[in-house]
Amino acid sequence: MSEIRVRFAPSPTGYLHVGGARTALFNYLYAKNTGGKFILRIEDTDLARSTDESINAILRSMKWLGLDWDEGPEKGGEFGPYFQTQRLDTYNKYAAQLLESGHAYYCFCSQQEKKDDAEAQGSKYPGTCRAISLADAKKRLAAGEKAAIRFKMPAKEIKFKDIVRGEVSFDGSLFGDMVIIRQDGVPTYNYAVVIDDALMNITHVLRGDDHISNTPKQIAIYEAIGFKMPEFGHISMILGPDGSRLSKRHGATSVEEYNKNGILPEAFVNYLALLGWSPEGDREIFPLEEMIKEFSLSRVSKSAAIFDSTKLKWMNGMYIRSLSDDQLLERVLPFMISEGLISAEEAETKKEWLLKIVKTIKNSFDLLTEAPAKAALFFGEDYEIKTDDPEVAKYIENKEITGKALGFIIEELNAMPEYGPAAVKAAIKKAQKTLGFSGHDVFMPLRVSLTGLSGGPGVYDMFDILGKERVTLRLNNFLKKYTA
RNA sequence: GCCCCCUUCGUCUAGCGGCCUAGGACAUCGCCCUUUCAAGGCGGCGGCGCGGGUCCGAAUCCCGCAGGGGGCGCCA
Repeated sequence: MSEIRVRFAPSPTGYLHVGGARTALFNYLYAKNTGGKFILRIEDTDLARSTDESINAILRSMKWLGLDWDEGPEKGGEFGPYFQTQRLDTYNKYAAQLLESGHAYYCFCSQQEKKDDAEAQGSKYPGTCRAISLADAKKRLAAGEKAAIRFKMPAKEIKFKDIVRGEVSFDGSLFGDMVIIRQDGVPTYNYAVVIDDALMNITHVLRGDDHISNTPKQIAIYEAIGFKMPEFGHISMILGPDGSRLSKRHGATSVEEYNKNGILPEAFVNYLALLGWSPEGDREIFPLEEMIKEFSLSRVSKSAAIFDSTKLKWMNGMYIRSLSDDQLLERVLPFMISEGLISAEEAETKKEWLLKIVKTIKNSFDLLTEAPAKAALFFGEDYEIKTDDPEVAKYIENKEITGKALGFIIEELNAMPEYGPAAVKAAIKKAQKTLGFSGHDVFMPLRVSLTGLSGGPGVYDMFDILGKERVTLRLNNFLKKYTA
């Protein structure tokens, strides 16, 4: 059995979006699962819209996701080049062959823009230039006329067995003769994709559902040239929350945005994989390595899936919590730096302290971007006292309890020979006993004055991370402001 | 307009003729844990689009309908 070769072939007309990312992922998983090769090819034949910027963005996103390709840009490979604009001679060679064999013809019709023309919808090219002989066409070309090359679509039923959908059939006569080489000599998608897939020995074409009706056209070209046919598998689309095609108005659509929004690539990949594929059993959280082991095309869903950012967020939280404090700090630090909480240099010297912070806030956020706000409490003294929180207000109003509790602890702190968790704990216990207060009535005043919140980090953690000076400062400030 | 595809809780899905009183996950609600908030644990609510068949028996097979999505470019 020959080696399995799959490919992901984005066109660089924008960033890598979630649908493309999932297609790439499924190709990657299939290749790795079968010990095959994953090829990346850039389909840049739309000269007007393709940009280097997009190519870079796509490569960046692929790397971020961890979808390493075996052949393609930056890597090369024996079937290159992997940019379509660098393969023009090849396309021309096969076009000439199709012309000679009578499967294609020159078309001198003027270009019509029928993109937005509602009435033109469904109208296929009538085949006006089919009748022009190759010899006549060559004369006109020699005389300076411009022509595109069209493929003669056979008027027969075209069937194929889709890996995910099963038998699919189309009536070829319903398709018009498509342009395969434009007037400017650049090939069109449906043609170039066949030449490349065939020449790159692609064995399985796994792509988005939106290509399913292109497949019969491509099959016709495979047959006309006599190329070996790959297998086709069409993966359903990803929809927005309202069930329409995922678009900008639904929120982030590019992979890069998810990176910026604090999603971990391993969580994103995990979520994407489960959108349309399910493993045997009930497990939902598993690393790429295990997905590779378990991946199977027979378990890919046929129906479209709605992108649920809430579940993605949950999954991201699961991954955040599975990271060690050290790993999490590494991920979260860039966000803390960009939010101005700390500088990179300062972070170097305060690593132990930062690790404590990370540890205490670890299970209180699901996105890396949420970490700075959670950590802000530990940086600087201008944290907000949430007086509109009823629990907070309660202890501000109850000046007696709050005043006594805080006053007691301040005195204890001043008298404390050695500040530390054990001493702090003893002081709090002593406060309860001496004042005759419930635990709640000692903890809440401390919590409210130290954090300004009714929830949040543990009081002991606050004492530990803030240190004696800052704790004393916060307690005194609070007393002065609210119980004087 | 024509063609193709899809259809199980709000969402992602398991199910491939009897193991289904339809299972899991997110969300939601409740309880437990707890100095608080989370996290975590436990539990509740909630679904086979509709109509015909086939069969002793259908979420599962067939047909029709409806709804949704995609395509019909010298875009990919």
